[in-house]
Amino acid sequence: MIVRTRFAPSPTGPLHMGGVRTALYAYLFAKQHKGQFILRIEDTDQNRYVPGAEEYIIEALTWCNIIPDEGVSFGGTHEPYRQSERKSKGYYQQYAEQLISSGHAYYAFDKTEELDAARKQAEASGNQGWQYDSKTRGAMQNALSLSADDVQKRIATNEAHVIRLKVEPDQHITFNDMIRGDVTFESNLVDDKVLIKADGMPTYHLAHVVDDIMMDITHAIRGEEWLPSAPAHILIYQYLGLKDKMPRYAHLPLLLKPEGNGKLSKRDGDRLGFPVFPLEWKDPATSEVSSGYREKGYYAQGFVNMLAFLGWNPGTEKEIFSMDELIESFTFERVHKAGARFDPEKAKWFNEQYLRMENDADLAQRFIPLIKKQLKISDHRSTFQYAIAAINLLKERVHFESEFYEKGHYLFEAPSTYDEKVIAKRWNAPAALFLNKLVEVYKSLTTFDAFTCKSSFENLATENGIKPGEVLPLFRMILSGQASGVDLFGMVALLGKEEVLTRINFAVNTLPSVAAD
RNA sequence: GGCCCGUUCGUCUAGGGGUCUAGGACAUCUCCCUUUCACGGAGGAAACACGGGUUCGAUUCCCGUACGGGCUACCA
Repeated sequence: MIVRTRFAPSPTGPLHMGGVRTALYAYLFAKQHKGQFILRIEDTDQNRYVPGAEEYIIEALTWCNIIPDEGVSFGGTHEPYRQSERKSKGYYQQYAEQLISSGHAYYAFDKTEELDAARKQAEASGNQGWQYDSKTRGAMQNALSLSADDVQKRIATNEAHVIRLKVEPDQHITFNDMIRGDVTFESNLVDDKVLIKADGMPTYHLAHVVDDIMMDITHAIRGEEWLPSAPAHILIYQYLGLKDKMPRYAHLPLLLKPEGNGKLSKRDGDRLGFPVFPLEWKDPATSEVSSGYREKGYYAQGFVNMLAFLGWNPGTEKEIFSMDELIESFTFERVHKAGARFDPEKAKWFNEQYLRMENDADLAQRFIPLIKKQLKISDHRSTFQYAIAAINLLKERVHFESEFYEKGHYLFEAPSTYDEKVIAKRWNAPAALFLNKLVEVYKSLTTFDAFTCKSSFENLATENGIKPGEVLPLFRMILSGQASGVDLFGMVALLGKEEVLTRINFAVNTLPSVAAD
């Protein structure tokens, strides 16, 4: 048997990180078994269709390197992969009619208002759980309660109607979930689900079953929100006489808010300041922009690694996994059953780990254009040599590549302001005198490396009866404008003699004068 | 309300009858390194929801309660 899994999102908006995780697990499982991963677009709800969402889904999966073997925009032997197109081919209608002729489905003519009224009425009499089922369908307008003639007439006159699944009462429905084991439901609690809507489109329930059958899907991996309707899906396979074609199901635990109650939603990201979506998304209707991991500077591999660990772990202490390693290690048995609260801090940590693993040359290559753009410089400071040295000084102090500039801009441009606290505490006559002498000493140096600069600095301080610690913070501040930052003499060596002397002289001349005692 | 699924440090989780003085990671705290900050190193604080069973023994199995989550549409 060839393992075939699918990811089947609805194009109703951007794919959120929970969806990406579902796709990831389906992908990992398929790849581990040398099988195929399919992308199917479930666009059966015309009211909720959002332009651009489909493209977004494809781009997001591609960014994450979760590449479908078949699917919308990827082609394949089971085309088409868009349900609206499959509907046009009559696939769903065909299966629905099979269910009708075998007595497992029926036409129903109830109007929305009539259904609402039935619910309201039940509620008024203290019954909260009204559903369309074997107990109530006799009182509704359908092929089981109406005469055959009446039904024929209504259909002939194009009266709006749906097709419902006829669920047999008093049965146990058990299936084995890959994560939860055996799960049992009572058929009395399953309603007569609509299979084909009044607009002729299939509902999710029918459509996914038909497509999974036709696409030879062996394992259906989806979110836990589908668990309550799973018995209806099993019944459809059973009534179709196709139980042997039924995939194994895995219902994934949900991603929960970092704080408070409930599942992770778009609003949490806005409120707590982290992305909920892999890619930035601009709502076409409102023009509202939601941030994305990619645009925030996260590495795709780090994002995927973090996502994989939200609800799954390999049982060892290893946490950094490449996609290939995930493919090798992933199992549904090790997926945790409870919902996982998302922690943005850990997401940052994963990114930091991946940043450390990047090689300096690649980082420098990407850093140079940014420097040129930000500072409009093209001298030695924008060379590969210089960038790589700067990266060396900065690498272990940042979480994201974007921080190289934020935290190291003074390696490329002289400071325009100075830290007031350092001035107040360290700027005095002896310090000014020391700096003037330091300029002379540095001027005479023939080698200007970190070690030489450091030892001559210390020697000069000692000769003048100053503890190096008293002037070091000032020196740093003069060079960078800041009280803290990269290794001081590493910075001195990188800046070079000329720039260091310029910056000292500038400071000595512009800082408020301090009279010598 | 009903149904289903869950419940180990603040968070993600390991462990599934005795090896548990409950392990790791993130976050947090202390110390070391560093005359800065970070990195790194060492250490600390921090959890088996509760109540009944079963058992010689329960964090682990069963039942109940509590709590959390999901579903309860002609949405997926």
